[in-house]
Amino acid sequence: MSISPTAVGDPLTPDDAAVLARAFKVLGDPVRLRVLSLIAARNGGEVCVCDITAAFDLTGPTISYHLRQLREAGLVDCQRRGTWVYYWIMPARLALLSRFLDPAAAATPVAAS
Amino acid sequence: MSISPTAVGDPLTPDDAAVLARAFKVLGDPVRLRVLSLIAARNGGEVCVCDITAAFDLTGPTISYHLRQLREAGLVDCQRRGTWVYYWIMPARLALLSRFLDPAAAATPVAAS
DNA sequence: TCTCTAGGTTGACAGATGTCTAATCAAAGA
DNA sequence: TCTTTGATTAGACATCTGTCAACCTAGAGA
Repeated sequence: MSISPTAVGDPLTPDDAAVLARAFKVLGDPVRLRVLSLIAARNGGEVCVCDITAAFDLTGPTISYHLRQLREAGLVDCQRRGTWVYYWIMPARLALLSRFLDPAAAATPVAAS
Repeated sequence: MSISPTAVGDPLTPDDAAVLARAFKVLGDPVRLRVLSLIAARNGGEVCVCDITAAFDLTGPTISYHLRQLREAGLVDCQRRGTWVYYWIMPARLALLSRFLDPAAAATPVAAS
């Protein structure tokens, strides 16, 4: 991904805009945002699909559809372990989008993680 | 029915998710992202609609439609001056979205008020 | 092998979205 | 007042999205 970290301070190229817009579009759904925050809020960092599905008044296929959107946007990743599939977030990807929206916040020196 | 809180952070409420998702959805279009960065990149901070329209291979009404989306999401604001209408970005709103995506980046060394 | 369970895929469909043309509104100037 | 220019609104329409029911796949365990 080659998008300038100060993108909001410089005009976006159509190509960069297309890449960024695809990620933001995936974030532009309340169910997906809740799924994302549910995963991010989990202390272990991983959440089983069954736990996600249980948190919503939606069918399994619908949750699966939203998880796929998040996965294909690079916002989450997953791994199968036995019968269960676990999801976790991709912080670097979220940080990239964050810096686009507010380059000034990213100007703070990087502290030890 | 409530989701148990964690040390990492609390999952979004459906209401909060709806508010955030609406803003991200508006950002989820390449034309709108380019419009936003075009305005943000302008040194004076303000851009006339005619300049925005000239930068795209789209009709005036279409640009007007996208500007309205951005305006209603609180991402930009505008003012008419004579025949022309000028747009500027709303940095606080963008910073809010940025902090949601990467709370760590917004953790400035300044003490909270 | 066969069965059971957790997830994912497919196909269908109502509703939302982005784009255009045509019409309308707002301000300036003759 | 009439015309011209800049911008928005209205209506139409093709495409995209989110959701579900039905079906399929992967793994565990008899």
